[in-house]
Amino acid sequence: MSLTNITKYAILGALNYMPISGYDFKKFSDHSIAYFWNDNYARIYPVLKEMEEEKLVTRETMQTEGRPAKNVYSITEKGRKELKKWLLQPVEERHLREELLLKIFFSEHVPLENIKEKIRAKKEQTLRFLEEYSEIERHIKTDEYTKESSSLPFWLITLNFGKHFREGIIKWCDETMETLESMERIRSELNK
Amino acid sequence: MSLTNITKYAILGALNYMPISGYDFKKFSDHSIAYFWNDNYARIYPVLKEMEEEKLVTRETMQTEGRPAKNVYSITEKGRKELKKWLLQPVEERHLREELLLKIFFSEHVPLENIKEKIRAKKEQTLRFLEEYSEIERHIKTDEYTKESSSLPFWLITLNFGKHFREGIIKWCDETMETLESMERIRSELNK
DNA sequence: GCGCCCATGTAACTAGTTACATGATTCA
DNA sequence: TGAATCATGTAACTAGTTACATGGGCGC
Repeated sequence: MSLTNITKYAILGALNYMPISGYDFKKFSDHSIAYFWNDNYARIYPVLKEMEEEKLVTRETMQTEGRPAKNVYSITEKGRKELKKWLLQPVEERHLREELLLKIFFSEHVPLENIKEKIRAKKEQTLRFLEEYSEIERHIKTDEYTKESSSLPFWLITLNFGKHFREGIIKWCDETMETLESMERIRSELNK
Repeated sequence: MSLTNITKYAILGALNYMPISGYDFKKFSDHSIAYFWNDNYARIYPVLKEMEEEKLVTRETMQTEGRPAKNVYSITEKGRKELKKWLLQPVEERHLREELLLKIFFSEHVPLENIKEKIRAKKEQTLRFLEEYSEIERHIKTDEYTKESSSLPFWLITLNFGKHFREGIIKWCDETMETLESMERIRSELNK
């Protein structure tokens, strides 16, 4: 897997709509792409600096009264080209990394109740994600700044990914609970 | 999210069954947990060294004729305790990171055919994963060394995760293709 | 003769997280 | 008075990847 500093492209994608600061990008990110791509300041600020050196963006310092100065970045022609090029390229699949599965794999001698507790927690967490996605969907379909956007169909596609992916996990949680319960019954039979 | 060097626990989990070398762990890993937890030599060897320093494992060098020497590691009592403690602890959820979704999110001006191609690739890749899981399932249910293992139910639970999770993605791919096709029809109507 | 397997490891890098530092304003 | 928000950043770390180095044995 070749590494490609994807944070850079997330920032370029946002700057392609309008000039913003690192702080504003974080806010934008938290409210839009965070559920499949999160970033933090410790990564955003250095990457913006690099991007300025690469001439993908230009920086302008804005003074506002009673507030710290803002470094507002704008995308350059070179930046737009780089973004477009990246958007057209195929995506490389990442490895799945699920700590929960690693634990279950080695759980032969773990009390079944402990595993069941983990599955319950996973299901609750997953249901919270699903609720969050519904809330976002409702919001972007009704908010006057987003409902008419020509990007709306693409945003809904990303939300739908979350929906199906999480629903698959819910099904797994339910089936796994059943499996664990029947294992419990078998174990208690053996102990009689 | 607190970081916990999970590779260490993957190795402890394997060593809990029997003493193995770093090279053997990699082979074990590739044939069992790789589909939800992959590791490579550049991580395994240094982690084994750290674990030896922490007295979680002991090392024994084995000479075999005509083969390079092997460093075979065994788990210690301290290692078993540490593994058990980790197994009982709750799991912290990781952030999803899906480059494909990031691209789609910003794809307003990307030709729909390009996006469709990405979805096709995703679906094919996902189907390959599903086939691989079926193959592993068939294998561990029939192989004489695994079919009677008391860990078998747990291995099947991890495989079932992959199944449901990937099936969710297949559904998303199918729905997304339909969405993109209807967007294409609308666009070609507008161009008439 | 070529490539793969066995076996261990290091070097150099990118990615990502947590904690820390600063200092003003606004709101409860 | 204290917490939250605005705004930028660095330091120190852990996690993870790729490329490189070594060298014998085995099968085609």
